[in-house]
Amino acid sequence: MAEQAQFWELARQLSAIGAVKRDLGRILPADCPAGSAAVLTLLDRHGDMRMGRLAELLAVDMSVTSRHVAHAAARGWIERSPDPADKRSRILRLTPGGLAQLDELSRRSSHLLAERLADWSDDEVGQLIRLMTRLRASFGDCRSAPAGFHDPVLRETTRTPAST
Amino acid sequence: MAEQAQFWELARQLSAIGAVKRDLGRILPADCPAGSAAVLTLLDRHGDMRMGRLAELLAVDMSVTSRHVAHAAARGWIERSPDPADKRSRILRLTPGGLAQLDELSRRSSHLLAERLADWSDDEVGQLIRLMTRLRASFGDCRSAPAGFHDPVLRETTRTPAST
DNA sequence: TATTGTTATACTCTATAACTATA
DNA sequence: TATAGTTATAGAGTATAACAATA
Repeated sequence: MAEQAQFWELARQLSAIGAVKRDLGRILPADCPAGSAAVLTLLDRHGDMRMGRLAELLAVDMSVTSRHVAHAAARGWIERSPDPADKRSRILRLTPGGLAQLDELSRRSSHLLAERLADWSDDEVGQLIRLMTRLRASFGDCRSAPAGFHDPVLRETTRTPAST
Repeated sequence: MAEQAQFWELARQLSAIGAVKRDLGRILPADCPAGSAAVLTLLDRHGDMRMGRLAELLAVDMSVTSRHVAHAAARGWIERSPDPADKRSRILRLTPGGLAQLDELSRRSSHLLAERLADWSDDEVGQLIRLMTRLRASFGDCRSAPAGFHDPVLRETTRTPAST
């Protein structure tokens, strides 16, 4: 168990990390705010799902999820098909357009981080990813990921660049 | 230099960490939003300063800083004295009331984190703090901290608990 | 003319509550 | 009656731009 002062320091780091998030947010396409990006990312990683499940993964209220989804759907990035098993629900699915948008997001984010973290080793970045993943998990975040989330590099999607 | 896929993964972790920040935000006193808390924290850590300097440290526009400061000042947590050297400026200073508020914030944050991160070792928390600090620094964050920020435990303020 | 700070306005993200449709 | 999802409303955080006072 860590000390109190360390927890306070961690709390401040979490608060201050907002600056980095804002920098990342600034490079997003004008019509794709962070909320939409998160929706696309989770649909890509976890596959088709219903609103409720997506809200869980996003860790926000379903009303918020509904707005983000509506935004993405309006731009053709995702489709909402009626759930045959429950007519109250809708199944969300990433479209080819959504996948393309995701590629663009990945490209921009990776580019900015590669630039800013040029002097970081592969291992250091991996360490940070691992600790942040665990931090989220420790906060009752069952939304972390499906299987194999510790090795994102192993995943093979359009987001995995062909080469460096 | 890390791989592209790793940067994309890091970007997603940064996006998802918002859930943890929201949890921390929920335990704040009703009249002390995160913006005010950040102001108090920085004044405590860096000492008296002007608006411009605080805006730099917060990494937000000065208009935003002005609002947060006004909120804190209205509650007596900080004082704005005229700068004798430049009549356009105001010197911000933490009041005893602000210090007390900061103690309460520290107490609540530490308590929540201690609860959630009960199975983390002192070293793991330290690692995360170190990597997050460096991440902010890599993003041109000269606002990181003054001296000794790698050893927050060594600082002796009211925020450093007397014991565990 | 440039800079410090404040205020007005607008946009994003979030939560709560009221509502519809279905289970 | 309970649940899935939507919409209305409100609050916090942020940025841009217009403005005031001073340098």
